[in-house]
Amino acid sequence: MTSSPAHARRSPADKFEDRRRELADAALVTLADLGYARTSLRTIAENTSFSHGVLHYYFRDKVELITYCVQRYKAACVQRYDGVVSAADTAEGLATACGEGLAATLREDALLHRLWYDLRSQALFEPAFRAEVAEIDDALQAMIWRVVSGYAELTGRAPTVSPSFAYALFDGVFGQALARHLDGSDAAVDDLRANARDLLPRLFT
Amino acid sequence: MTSSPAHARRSPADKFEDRRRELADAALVTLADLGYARTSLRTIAENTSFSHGVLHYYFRDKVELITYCVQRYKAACVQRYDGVVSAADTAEGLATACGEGLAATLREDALLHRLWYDLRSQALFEPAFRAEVAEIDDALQAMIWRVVSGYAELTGRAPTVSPSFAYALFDGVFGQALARHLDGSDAAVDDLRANARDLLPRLFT
DNA sequence: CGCGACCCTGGACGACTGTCAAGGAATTCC
DNA sequence: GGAATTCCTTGACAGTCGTCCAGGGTCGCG
Repeated sequence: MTSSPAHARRSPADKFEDRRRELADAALVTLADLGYARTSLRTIAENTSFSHGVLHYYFRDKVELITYCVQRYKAACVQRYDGVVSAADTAEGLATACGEGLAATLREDALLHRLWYDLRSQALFEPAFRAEVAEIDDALQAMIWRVVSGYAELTGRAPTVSPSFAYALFDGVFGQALARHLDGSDAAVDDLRANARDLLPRLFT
Repeated sequence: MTSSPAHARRSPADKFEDRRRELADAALVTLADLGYARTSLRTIAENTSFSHGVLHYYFRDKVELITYCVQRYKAACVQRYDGVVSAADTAEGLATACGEGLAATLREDALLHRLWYDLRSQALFEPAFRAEVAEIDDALQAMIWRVVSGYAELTGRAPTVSPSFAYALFDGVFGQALARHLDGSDAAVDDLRANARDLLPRLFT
């Protein structure tokens, strides 16, 4: 019925999905480089070995492509951070690991985080992105809350903030650090580490 | 020499500047409505009584127009907030006024604040906006710090955070509240009020 | 081998963009 | 009054955009 292969049956149903992933990853590189507003489908295609027409073979339109990209971003980002934090076994160590993890991802994935803030802003205007952005926001909030909960357990004290409040505070600190880091400030990464470490205990007063 | 009237001498040198302001205000309305990426000069002109060509008579290019708009935004925004907060004469009253002021501007100027977050994200990609955005960021940080300083004076205790750290925290809270408010959450404004009131004392532990 | 189904190319489409220049209209000045 | 300056409109320009499609490849199965 549909001319577009929305569901591939042939090979383990994977060849199609694999290429989607490949294209989405290339798109992520381009998007992280230029930002949503300045990235065209042709530019994305230039960063692959294919021509621009192929994008409409694997994705209905630009929105579906970007949506798919964003979902991939989440999977990669959250999971990695949890590993860093789950190893701590003292309150001090957890606070340090928290700051360290944020500082590390800021240093290494700055461009991807920039894209995240860009897309989150776009979602304030473009309802098509709202759902995916909200989903990632929830995942990030849960990620932060795991840290807060772990800290509570190790100190034996209960947090005095809600999960969303805690997330908002960390997000504000991270966003500011990102802006400074991209602006060339060498102190941004270190400040983020210190600020995150400083912030955590304040959620228990 | 120059064909563009960069400096009007004739009438009190104001007719020109007045029209710039008029056009910039109309542009602000359109920008707040559609966001930076989706706003064209023709669309801006449609929200005025003039045709699209006039914009290039009063502004060199799109960047100068947007830059000019953003500067107007700052002037209007910061000044108003300071009035709300300067009236408080007790620590409790200041914390309440702080939350109240933020909640009020969230409710009344949500679209303008959305534009601010949009442009700040764009500045992460487009260096042309960096200077103006940084300037506004500094003004907002100073605005927050005036509240913190006032609170310190009224309580007789010294803040335990830096100005930029304090701003980052408030900014995170406000940004989250804005997103929820625009998403239709009725509790967003009240939560912002409560969260801001809650946050202030935490900067002194 | 031959025939489908799948994959990809490259060009074309109409719409939209920022920019600019030519010229008409309005205003101001002498 | 006329002339000069300022203001604004209109139409065009060279691009770019997302989208679509006709047509070649390419691959695997019968």
